[in-house]
Amino acid sequence: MRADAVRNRRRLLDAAAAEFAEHGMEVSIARIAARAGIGKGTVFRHFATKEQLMAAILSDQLDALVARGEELVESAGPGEAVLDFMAAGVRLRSFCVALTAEMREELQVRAASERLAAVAESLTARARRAGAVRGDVTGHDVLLLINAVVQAVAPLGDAAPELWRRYLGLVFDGLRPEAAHPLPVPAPRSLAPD
Amino acid sequence: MRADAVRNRRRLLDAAAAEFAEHGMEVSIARIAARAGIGKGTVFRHFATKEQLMAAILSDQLDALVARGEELVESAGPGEAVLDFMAAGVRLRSFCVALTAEMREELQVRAASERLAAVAESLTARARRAGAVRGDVTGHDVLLLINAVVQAVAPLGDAAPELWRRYLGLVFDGLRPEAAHPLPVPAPRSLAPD
DNA sequence: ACCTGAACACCGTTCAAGT
DNA sequence: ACCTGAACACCGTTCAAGT
Repeated sequence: MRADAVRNRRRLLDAAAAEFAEHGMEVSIARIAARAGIGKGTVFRHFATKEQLMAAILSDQLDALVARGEELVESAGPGEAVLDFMAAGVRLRSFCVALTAEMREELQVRAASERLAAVAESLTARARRAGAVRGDVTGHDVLLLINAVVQAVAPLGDAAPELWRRYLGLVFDGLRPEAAHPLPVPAPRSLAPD
Repeated sequence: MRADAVRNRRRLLDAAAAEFAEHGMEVSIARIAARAGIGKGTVFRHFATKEQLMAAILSDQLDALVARGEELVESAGPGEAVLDFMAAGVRLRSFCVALTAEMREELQVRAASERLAAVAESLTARARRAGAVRGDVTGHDVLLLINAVVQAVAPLGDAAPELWRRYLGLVFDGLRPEAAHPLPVPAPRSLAPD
């Protein structure tokens, strides 16, 4: 790879990450290219499609959550570990974008999702064994509920930046053994729609 | 209003409702106009913008949920009433579209949302008094949690059509008094982002 | 009054022409 | 090799011309 190509790729990724964080994933390629100081055409030389550009950024962030999860597997409280993991997932809002149907078809995102599913299951299994969460809850449940909490507060937007803590608390209370009532449907065996 | 205008409006609303239900809200106006058998321009004569067209359909559906809620206020079990209300909300998936920031600016949707908030609070207050849900839960919480459940299963799409029942069960268990732990943030006083 | 399709501005994506 | 901006197909929206 030529030197200018390496530099442009770096600039592109940085600009795209910043724009996605500031304005969501509907920012135009033109804006990103301008911020990166490159031509629109160059964007498509590095990433065949806008979604693949997003996937590159997203899978990095998902792996950051995987790393956090792996730390927590060795932490003291099994129940608190699950709660902390969920909180980290909610804070990293880009998470829910990854769970979108189209996005998961990008191979990078798919791989990151599988690593995420593995660590989520480790954390949840440990908490189940410790009696910190009910016996019928799985790692997939935990991931989908992170998504649920993110979306619960989405309508309020930036008007209530800490509100997610309320719904994380509420949802987590539903995971505790004390209030457990039988669930009508089993947990999904995979997060992929196929 | 002229006779053909009345007829075209009816056809437009029917076609749009069908297309939105089948293909989500990203269907093109061209498609809707074709299905309705009218020109694209005619769509914008009836509704100034695509969002206003959606708002017309949406507010009707929200009012259907309001009606269901009003029935349930007089039903036997206060706890079951809240659960049934939430289930009705989840089934009517268009609900979460309404909670989107841009959509709520449409006046019709805003009005329907307020009616919805009122009936949700009636149901929740009754369940609180009966001890069927914890004391710190409000009608706004219930509405946001409907949204959460809808979005929790969204990633799986049509692959698991009954999965929402699992997460509604899990979330509702979090509303029960048995597992209640103090929540770190108070409930929102309004669903509007202002 | 109302309908219509051509026209406009904007998007993601492609590609011929440059270095 | 890689970069670039003009060009393309598609969108939501506007509007002059029709009835």
